[in-house]
Amino acid sequence: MGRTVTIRDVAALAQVSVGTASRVLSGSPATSAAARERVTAAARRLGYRPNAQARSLRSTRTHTIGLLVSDVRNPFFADVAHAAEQAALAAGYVTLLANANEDTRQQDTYLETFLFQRVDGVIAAPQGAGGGDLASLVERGVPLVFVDRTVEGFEVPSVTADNDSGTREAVAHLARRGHTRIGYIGGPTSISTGRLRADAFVRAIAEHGLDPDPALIAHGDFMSASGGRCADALMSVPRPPTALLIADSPMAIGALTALRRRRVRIGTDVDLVAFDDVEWLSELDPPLSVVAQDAAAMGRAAVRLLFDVIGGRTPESVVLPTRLIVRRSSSGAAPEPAPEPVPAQGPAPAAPAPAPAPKPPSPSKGRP
Amino acid sequence: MGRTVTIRDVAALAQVSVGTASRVLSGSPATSAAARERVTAAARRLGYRPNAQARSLRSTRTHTIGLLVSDVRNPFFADVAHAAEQAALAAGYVTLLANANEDTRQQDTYLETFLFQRVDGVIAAPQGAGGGDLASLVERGVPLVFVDRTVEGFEVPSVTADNDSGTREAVAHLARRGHTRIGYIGGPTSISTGRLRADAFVRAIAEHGLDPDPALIAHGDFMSASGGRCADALMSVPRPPTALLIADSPMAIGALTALRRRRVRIGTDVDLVAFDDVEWLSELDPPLSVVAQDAAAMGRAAVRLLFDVIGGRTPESVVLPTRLIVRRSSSGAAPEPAPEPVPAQGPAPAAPAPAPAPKPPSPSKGRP
DNA sequence: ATCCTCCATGGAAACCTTTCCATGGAAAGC
DNA sequence: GCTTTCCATGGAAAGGTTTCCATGGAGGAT
Repeated sequence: MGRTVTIRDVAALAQVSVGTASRVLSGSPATSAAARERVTAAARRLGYRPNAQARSLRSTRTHTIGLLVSDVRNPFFADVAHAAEQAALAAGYVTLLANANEDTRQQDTYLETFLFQRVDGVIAAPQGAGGGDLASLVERGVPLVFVDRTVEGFEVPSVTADNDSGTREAVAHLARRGHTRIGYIGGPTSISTGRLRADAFVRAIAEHGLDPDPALIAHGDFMSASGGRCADALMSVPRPPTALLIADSPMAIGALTALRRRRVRIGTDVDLVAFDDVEWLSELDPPLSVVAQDAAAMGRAAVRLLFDVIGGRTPESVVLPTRLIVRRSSSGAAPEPAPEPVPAQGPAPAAPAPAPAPKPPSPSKGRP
Repeated sequence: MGRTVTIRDVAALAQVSVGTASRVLSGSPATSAAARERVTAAARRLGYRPNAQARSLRSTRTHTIGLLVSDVRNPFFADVAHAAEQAALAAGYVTLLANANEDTRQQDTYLETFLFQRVDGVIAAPQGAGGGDLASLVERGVPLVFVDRTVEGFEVPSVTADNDSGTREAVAHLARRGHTRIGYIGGPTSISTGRLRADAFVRAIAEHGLDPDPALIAHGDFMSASGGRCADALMSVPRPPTALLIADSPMAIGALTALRRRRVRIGTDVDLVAFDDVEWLSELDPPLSVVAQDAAAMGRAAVRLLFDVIGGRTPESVVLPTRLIVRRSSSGAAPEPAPEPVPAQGPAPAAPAPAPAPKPPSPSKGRP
């Protein structure tokens, strides 16, 4: 392997001092053309690569950001992570990936690690009350930005989706379809999106004068299996709901599986709307209506905000709009025969309601 | 923010030398109980956090690994990344995430960055001929492990799936179903899995005496959109295929969308089998038959191999088995009425063929 | 021609830790 | 009781870079 080549070697070959070599290599203006020429040539010739550790030891800048999500396997966070990582790279920053797995302890482990690694900033989809290491971060003045979620009591810029309007839009859509008993599968209350969406749901139900039966509200953990459990629970109450609003896509998949096992026909017996848009949700059986949020935009915005904070500014939080996309899981179109059944109508705040007539939960097995 | 607390402060408070403090904090055995006690107390009291940069500058160990995948938004790589990251964490390593986006230039950018960051090792799903920085890595002796893919001419331990047997199993299954013209949507030939699976496909077709028409082979780029383009292309040849084998799940989604647009009924007009298992593929319309590979096991194995390399050993490459899971997209079961249609038969190398009778590409619209 | 200014340069300190080496003291062995 | 061994400790060097400070030379202004 040989000794690694240092700036000293470059300086020697270029016949300048290490100081000059450093200035040239880090693009300081105080250099002569001659020196620039010789140093860059020497560096190239030796295949010199600056040592990031040494550099950041001296300059206290690591050009590293920490990205804490709950789980990259959740397609929503995969999108966020991908977008954030690419945006960071474009600015010369590398990204430390952390999967907290919706676990406060793992979250703390990672925040510790970020501190240890002296990251220049942290983008986090936080979990829990934010007592532990989240507090240490702000205390130590580590630039911090929240994405997707927030934590109460933290004065931290954030990028979130408009949970309230998204939820209302979905409920309004289902109400127009004639549903009065709408079930809700939400996330844990220890997560802001879990709380906000649930609250918005309750308010929207009230506004539309629908059945506020608390038995119609279930709380999962944003992961697939819990979606199935919640769907089973909701369908087991005396008068089961005729429509379901689900707070994220993994739980929607879980619910879908559970419902199928129960022989519940989605879009026919029960309407379904889920949060998060993912390409393949439109390829499901049936295609899923969704409250879409632009995860990539979220990731990019988070990076932008973080760089603002790093730069000493105090950016405003960003709330991104959501957008209801109605597909067959909540449009009651005929499942198979109809070609191109519903032309995937886009933002449809006041779309023409196909059939405002109440649709009783028909337990009949025959095709309509 | 105040000055950050260093080991010097800890030593001062504990009334020992920095040397002793260092030894205690890094767990050297050459310390007295008294010193251990005083130093740890002081460190806790001051909230001391070692500076990873300084530490690794001296010890040339960064406890960081680089993980280069093509795109975390691909659920397969999301699984790999998640598993690898968690396994690394368990060993006290942090993971630098890199999305090469199937782009050789971005790949090189990242490998440069890894070099710059002095990662202790790299796990890569490599792309291209591996001329550029991949070579620099091995040249500089950076521990390297390939995952999912390999590059010819590189003596690098790898974790891959058994592409050959997976492909054969899928083709055998389709052949048993009576298909003679099977279409193939593969990846780019610049990627080993793209080449290997395509080669295996061609061989399997020959072995079964099926139609080796080269017009039935299309090459995408492993990303969703290309799956659609390829499906369109394949269905446009004079005598279109009656079954499709697709080399990864994003392209399968793209193909599914394209086929649906063409009013091709999957599992009826055309059978479909795709590589990669992902939970929701079984929730698609229809549920997709897959050649499943255990992405999480791959990620974990890659980390294990990498630690072996870091530890100076030379581990054997690992080839993980694949497993054909037949679902409705290639089992011709009645789509809706039949409850629990096919009990998702597991590894079925010699499963009872449902109907060895050739099934002509019936353009009839009637249900069987 | 002289002085001043400016600027590129070299040298050295600083960043924070680990690790090597020497030292001193205590325990152990004769 | 004296020597040897062992081991915890302190001090200092080393790791590679950036940055500060001083210096010297060149060019411009008077």
